[in-house]
Amino acid sequence: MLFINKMSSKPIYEQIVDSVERNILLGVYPPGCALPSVRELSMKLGINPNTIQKSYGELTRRGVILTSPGSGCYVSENALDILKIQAQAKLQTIRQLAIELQLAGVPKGDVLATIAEVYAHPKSPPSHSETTSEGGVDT
Amino acid sequence: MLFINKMSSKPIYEQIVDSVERNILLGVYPPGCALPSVRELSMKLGINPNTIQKSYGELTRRGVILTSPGSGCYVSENALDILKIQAQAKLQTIRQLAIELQLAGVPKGDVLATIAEVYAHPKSPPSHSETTSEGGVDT
Amino acid sequence: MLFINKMSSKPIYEQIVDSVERNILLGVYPPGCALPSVRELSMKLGINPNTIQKSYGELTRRGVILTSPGSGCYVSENALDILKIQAQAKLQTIRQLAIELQLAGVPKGDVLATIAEVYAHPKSPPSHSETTSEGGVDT
Amino acid sequence: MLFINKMSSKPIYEQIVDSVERNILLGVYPPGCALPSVRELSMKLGINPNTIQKSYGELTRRGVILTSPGSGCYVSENALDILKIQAQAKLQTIRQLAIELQLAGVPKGDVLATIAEVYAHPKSPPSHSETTSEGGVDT
DNA sequence: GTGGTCTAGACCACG
DNA sequence: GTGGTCTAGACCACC
Repeated sequence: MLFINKMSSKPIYEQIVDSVERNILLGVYPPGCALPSVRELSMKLGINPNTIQKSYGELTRRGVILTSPGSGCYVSENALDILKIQAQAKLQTIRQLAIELQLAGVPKGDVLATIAEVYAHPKSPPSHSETTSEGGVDT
Repeated sequence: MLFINKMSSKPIYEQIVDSVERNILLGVYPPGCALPSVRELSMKLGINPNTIQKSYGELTRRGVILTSPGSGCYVSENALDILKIQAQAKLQTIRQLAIELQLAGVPKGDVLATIAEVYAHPKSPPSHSETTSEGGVDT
Repeated sequence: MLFINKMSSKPIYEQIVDSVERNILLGVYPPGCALPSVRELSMKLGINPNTIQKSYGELTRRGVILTSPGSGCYVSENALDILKIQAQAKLQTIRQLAIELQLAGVPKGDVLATIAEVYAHPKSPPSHSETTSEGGVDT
Repeated sequence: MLFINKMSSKPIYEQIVDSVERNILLGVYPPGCALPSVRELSMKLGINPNTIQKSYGELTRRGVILTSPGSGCYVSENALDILKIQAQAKLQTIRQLAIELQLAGVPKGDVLATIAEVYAHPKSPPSHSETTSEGGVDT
């Protein structure tokens, strides 16, 4: 279900957050769906329960999931909307990177081609593909 | 010359690296130019000399600057080439972000428009004759 | 495990880097193995944690070890390959020294004999099957 | 006469020492020959006189040159012998490097081939007659 | 507990 | 004056 790389530079709790959000977008975890329990994930991934807890806490803070104590965690009804808003922030990150690329003399066409190439491969349905390629995205 | 934000989550030494690299691309520090000394920058920015030193060490390792102990640090002759190669890595970061945006349902046009908007505002690099594949300029 | 000479002209942090790399080649630290923690080494060697940290940072940059903050540092899977590539650089150092020896009139035979003498004493690497072109062993 | 690289990582005073010693071995500065004055070299190389002075001091300490105050510096009569002894120290450096290469699994043949390749190109022995069959070597 | 960053202050070698 | 190393001690994020 969730793929975590313990050796990545990206913090594990952040990888879990990203994975869950990706699964929600992919429809694997539709709104209302119950997430795996902290204990279950902890064992399955071989990761400290505190780390899982931190991830779920972050997702709760973002409003992506709801925590009902004693019952479990569920994907919130407006999770998809929230995730789309979050995506807008990533657009700003791209914008900042584009500014740096422009400064370095990278041709506009190269950047546009990269974007076009990504969108040429539809990823919306719950199909699988090479998504994680180790990344250094900060903040 | 260099703007640093001590409150940012990005480490100070990394901000300095980025700032210096940006100034090199802007032509503020042309190849062969002497960088401000560790102590000078330290005082001017109100930052510990060790932190500046770490930044200069990283730039040296990247080959962006040459350091000659007892004399100072100088922008290397092929600094611009190295920085352009580094920029290619950022393109891959953009690629990864684009994949996430696509998954979140952000339209391809939004991303392309963001890129185009950035490239519509020329940042005046020092003397690139072959920067944009298409001679696009505003006005 | 690691032997450091505080009085050497070679920086301590560099000695640590070399020692760790040597232990990896010797199989003392096999790929995947966890390195001693920064604080542990610091105490055991009587050296400031910052200095150890600098060494581990360098090893990480070289790709010899992987570091996962909060967890520890681990020998990377392709550490041996990287170290072998680094060794090729040392060959060039030998080449330069040989040029100087030749200029000083040192006979070719003296240099070759020195090399042969070293290779006559196998240092027992972990599991190299293709190490010496000639299966020479002493008796 | 002397080639110095101000941007090298090797200290300038050390480069000067090496250059002078190389010229002595090449016969450019035979025993008894007067070296360029500190002032002259300083101007010709664009280097601080203190740095030249330090180099000459080191050469004097090694017994390679003699300083007669008010008159100048002269290559000592036994300079060649001293340089040959110094070369023996370099052989030990090669030995140490060979040990590291062996540990990294570099084949004995590779090292021997490197030595042989160097000695295959005669670099103009210290004295008399037809030396450089093929010219053009830099360092 | 782990690694990572930063500060303060000291000392050294180089130019 | 320059860069480079080291120590001491502190704080942070992560597991």
